[in-house]
Amino acid sequence: MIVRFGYVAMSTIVEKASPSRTMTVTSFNKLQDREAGLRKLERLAAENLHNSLRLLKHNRAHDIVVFRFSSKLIPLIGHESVEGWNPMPVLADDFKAVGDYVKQHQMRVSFHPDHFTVLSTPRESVLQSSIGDIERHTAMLEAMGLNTDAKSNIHIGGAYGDKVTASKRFVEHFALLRPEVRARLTLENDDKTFTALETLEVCEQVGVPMVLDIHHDEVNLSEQTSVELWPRILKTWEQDAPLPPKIHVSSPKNETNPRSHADYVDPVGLLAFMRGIAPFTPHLDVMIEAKMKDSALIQLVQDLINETDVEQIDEASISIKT
DNA sequence: ACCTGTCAAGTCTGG
DNA sequence: CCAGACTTGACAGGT
Repeated sequence: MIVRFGYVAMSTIVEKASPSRTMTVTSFNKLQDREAGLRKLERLAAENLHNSLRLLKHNRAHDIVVFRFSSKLIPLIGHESVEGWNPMPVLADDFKAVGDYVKQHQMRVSFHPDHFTVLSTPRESVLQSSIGDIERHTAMLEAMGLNTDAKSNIHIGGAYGDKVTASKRFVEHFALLRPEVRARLTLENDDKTFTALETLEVCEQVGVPMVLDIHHDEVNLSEQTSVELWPRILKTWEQDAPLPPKIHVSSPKNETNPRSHADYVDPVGLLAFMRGIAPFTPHLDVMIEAKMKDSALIQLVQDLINETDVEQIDEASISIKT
């Protein structure tokens, strides 16, 4: 099994390269000249895109081809204070430059709209802002000129006291999305509410790939283990072949905060999972969610190649012998 | 240069 | 009905 590793949004190695510079709503609203404020937001967005491209170049130097963009590339977008503002035309060249680099080096990129995007909600206003958020993430991937291999990953959402009803509502609301938007979504099990099995069942119903988070799975257990579920999870990726299935990995910060992310990734649990699925999984992409970002990625690969059944391919990928 | 309180959004719990 | 926790990088305002 060939395994490629990626990390999220920002680097702990490259300095002064934040992809999520912003402005508070309070300071935006304090400005007497709204248009000047919008131009400032556009400059911040361009800077965030420029820094994202710098990170991709850094990734290339370290053989890292899997990467998640920050969901805060365009500051304040979606907030009522900037209603009517469309920065996409002025940012078109910057988005295209990022997308061109991704395509040139055959990278796999994604977004992860944050937890305010909740399709299981019973509230119409929350649904509308969630759909708007997903639409904007789709628009950014389209502005990069990327095909539907570039996806946004979301969670099912809240349970509202009744998970079965909530997941049914998710399925109904999912059907409201445009087909082009649906084709760019993946669903991930969360750490509190929807387990891997429950998420998988929704994935099968709506026909989207499932991103398995093995840390979430450990703190929010399914009736079956992640390795037992894996054949079904693999099936959800078949429609996107040859795009490899993707998982998330992180380690608990400590015993009192088992759900929080630690600085680095403990290789033990990940190794056990990978060995379990390697015999029937040719390719796997692993997104590392650790505080130390790309440093944690490099450290994890170093830790893994000490194992006798692991071979290093390059700085950010390995193969596991079966 | 460095420190600290605050910050758009949603959900859940507890009062 | 409302406040606080959750969680996290970055701002804003201060020294």
